Amino acid sequence: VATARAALARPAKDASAPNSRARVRLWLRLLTTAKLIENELRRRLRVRFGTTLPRFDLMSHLEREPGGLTLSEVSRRMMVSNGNLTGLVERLIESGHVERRPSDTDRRVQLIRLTGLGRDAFRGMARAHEAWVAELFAELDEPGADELMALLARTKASARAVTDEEPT
Amino acid sequence: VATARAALARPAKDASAPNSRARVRLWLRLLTTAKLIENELRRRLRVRFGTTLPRFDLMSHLEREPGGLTLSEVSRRMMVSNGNLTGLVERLIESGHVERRPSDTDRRVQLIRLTGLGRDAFRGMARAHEAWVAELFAELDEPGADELMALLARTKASARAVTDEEPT
DNA sequence: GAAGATTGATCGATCAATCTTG
DNA sequence: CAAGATTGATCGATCAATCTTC
Repeated sequence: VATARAALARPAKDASAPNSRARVRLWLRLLTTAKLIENELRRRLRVRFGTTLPRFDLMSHLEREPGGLTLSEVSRRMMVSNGNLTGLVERLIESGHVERRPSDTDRRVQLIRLTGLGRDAFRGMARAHEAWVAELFAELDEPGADELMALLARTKASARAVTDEEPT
Repeated sequence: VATARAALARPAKDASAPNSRARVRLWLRLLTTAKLIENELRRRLRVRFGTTLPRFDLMSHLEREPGGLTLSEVSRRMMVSNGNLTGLVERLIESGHVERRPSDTDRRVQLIRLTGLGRDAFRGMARAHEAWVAELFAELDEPGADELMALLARTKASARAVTDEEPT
């Protein structure tokens, strides 16, 4: 036990940056904060609307683009795989919230968009969702929110510089 | 299309806070930043170690407690459901990284801990993971990291005040 | 050959129900 | 009756493979 504790207290040897331990703590805090809020929103969407976060997320992207979006574009914006979208869309078509039609100009492409029912359902959920988010962030004041927004932008840019660097 | 755009531009009417739209944007940035980093770590864990983030996450909690943890305690720390843990632990037992034994004092309780193999495997992955995180956050300087850490703590506290308030 | 989409296998996650034990 | 754990049904997510179309 003592040796394990010592190993934890000791700074890492092979890390690429001097305070990589602090970066890991920062990453864990970012992850747990997001997960805490996400779980609560997920729970409320289920309890009050009988829906899920991925469904809501997909509908929110479609609501912004009344002309419709391709599956690939949606999967890129939602940062999930292509195969994931196929099933998710399938279930939303089943429930009548989304419709799918092939593109006129490229027969490989499927365009999806909200139905009238989907739009109405989304608007009601979006109002509640917005209030929930405001409630969850209530203790964060205005300057704090602005600063957090800016720091997350910097973090995202930093991560993107790594994930987008694959050559060829 | 024009009316839909107008609806988006117009500030929400029923929101509980004056700038709840800005809070939603902040929440989406928090979520996408976390997801971006999470997806990259997930990909690297798979490619270089043939493992997954939940497995790594579970092992990291066990590595901090050589005496073992109960399933409930682990599920609380990982912020996932109890039923989820049962399956995850089952697979890690199958691969020889984790062992499970019933508690001596309370026969309802199952204690789990890393095996020697699990500990060795985890140490190697943890070194790589730490370097990856440092790389992903590389463009964030020291004061920025400190400030982000503090703002996330405030955000987490704000959200906890909501999620923990259920009476009775 | 490359891109868009779908399929199938597998894992991770939730919830609701159940079983055992305290 | 509470709490810890497991089970079963279902959804969400990934990857690898395949099919069609460009």
